[in-house]
Amino acid sequence: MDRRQRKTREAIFAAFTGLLEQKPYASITVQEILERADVGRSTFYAHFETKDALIVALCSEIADHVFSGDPAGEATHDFSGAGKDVVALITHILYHIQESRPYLVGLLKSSSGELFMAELRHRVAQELAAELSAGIEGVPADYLANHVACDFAETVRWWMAHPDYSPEQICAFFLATTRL
Amino acid sequence: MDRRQRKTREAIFAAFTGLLEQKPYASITVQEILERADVGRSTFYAHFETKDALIVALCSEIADHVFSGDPAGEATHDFSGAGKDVVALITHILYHIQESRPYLVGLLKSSSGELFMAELRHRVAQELAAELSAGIEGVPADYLANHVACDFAETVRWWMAHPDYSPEQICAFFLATTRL
DNA sequence: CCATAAGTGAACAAATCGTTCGGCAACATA
DNA sequence: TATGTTGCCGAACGATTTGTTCACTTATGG
Repeated sequence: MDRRQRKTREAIFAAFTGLLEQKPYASITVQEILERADVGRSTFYAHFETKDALIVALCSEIADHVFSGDPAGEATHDFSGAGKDVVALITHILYHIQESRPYLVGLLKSSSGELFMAELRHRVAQELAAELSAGIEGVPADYLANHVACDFAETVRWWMAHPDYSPEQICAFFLATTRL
Repeated sequence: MDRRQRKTREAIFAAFTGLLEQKPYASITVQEILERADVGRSTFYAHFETKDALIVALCSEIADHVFSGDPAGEATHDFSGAGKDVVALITHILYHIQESRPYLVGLLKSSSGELFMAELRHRVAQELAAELSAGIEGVPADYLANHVACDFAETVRWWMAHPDYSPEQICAFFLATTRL
């Protein structure tokens, strides 16, 4: 991809996430993004169809990173018990989230966070699906899967509002309050 | 309140929640609400400053109902153990939520549900604050409170998308997956 | 050096918003 | 019933924002 394209795309993302930290998504104007990113109007629309497309693209980009390079292969090599797999998996994801913090803080300010939260829940549900085979008697598997996914997503949101915790600590909090 | 006012307000709420079941909040136009509610433009703005004010009013109205008539007084008369208090409290709230289902289904369609979910989390946090005094060692009380509140709110959202469960069953699911 | 691709910025129509105002209908009170 | 008040109507308006177009400059890579 052309260097100019990357720069523009990056500038727009940066301007946008910066604005998200200050005001809710709905009240952000394309004009404001343009000015802050120092980018022409037609340039913006050459990159993104609408403001909605922009936030969708941003969410996928981050989600792709957060759930990239999963140590799934490595994890299956661990025969010492089921517990360690999960801890490794979760911690791994949390490290990637920590790297994305600059983008996520604004994105998760609850007025506009719904989109990424939904993406997060969806991906976590897939990722942790295998771990949930156990189940709890009397509780629909459906409910349980949703419960764990929401729980994880909300943990991430809480984390983004409360820095000063390590991925390992967050993982511990999550496991201490959620039955897996 | 004047009968005309009540009718108008009710018509607007009904039109609005109906539209919310069909399309996301952001894409709903004041004009659409007017037509569906069969109400004049100036009338709408006489009742609500903006579309945002409308959804805020709707959320508070529902929340007020859901958390009304709490059996807090009655619950303290229960000396048979701590467990029953919580069950009674939660079930009571869930019954009120069930009554509000017609309004909530649209309101919680995740594209626009953030506002009511936030309200719900906030109220639940207050409501269940007393029950959380126990805590879990190594987990911040802050995290725990948020965890339980989110958990309950997400349970409600799941419930609205999965009818055919009674408040008692939902309460059981909630308690089976969440440490209180 | 040149052809291609990307960015610029002004100008545009269209949609939506929130307000205003004169007139009509419903309500409450005497 | 008569009357004053309150709410609703709906057309019209200016203001904002949106997304597109176009003629132009500038950067990139062969």
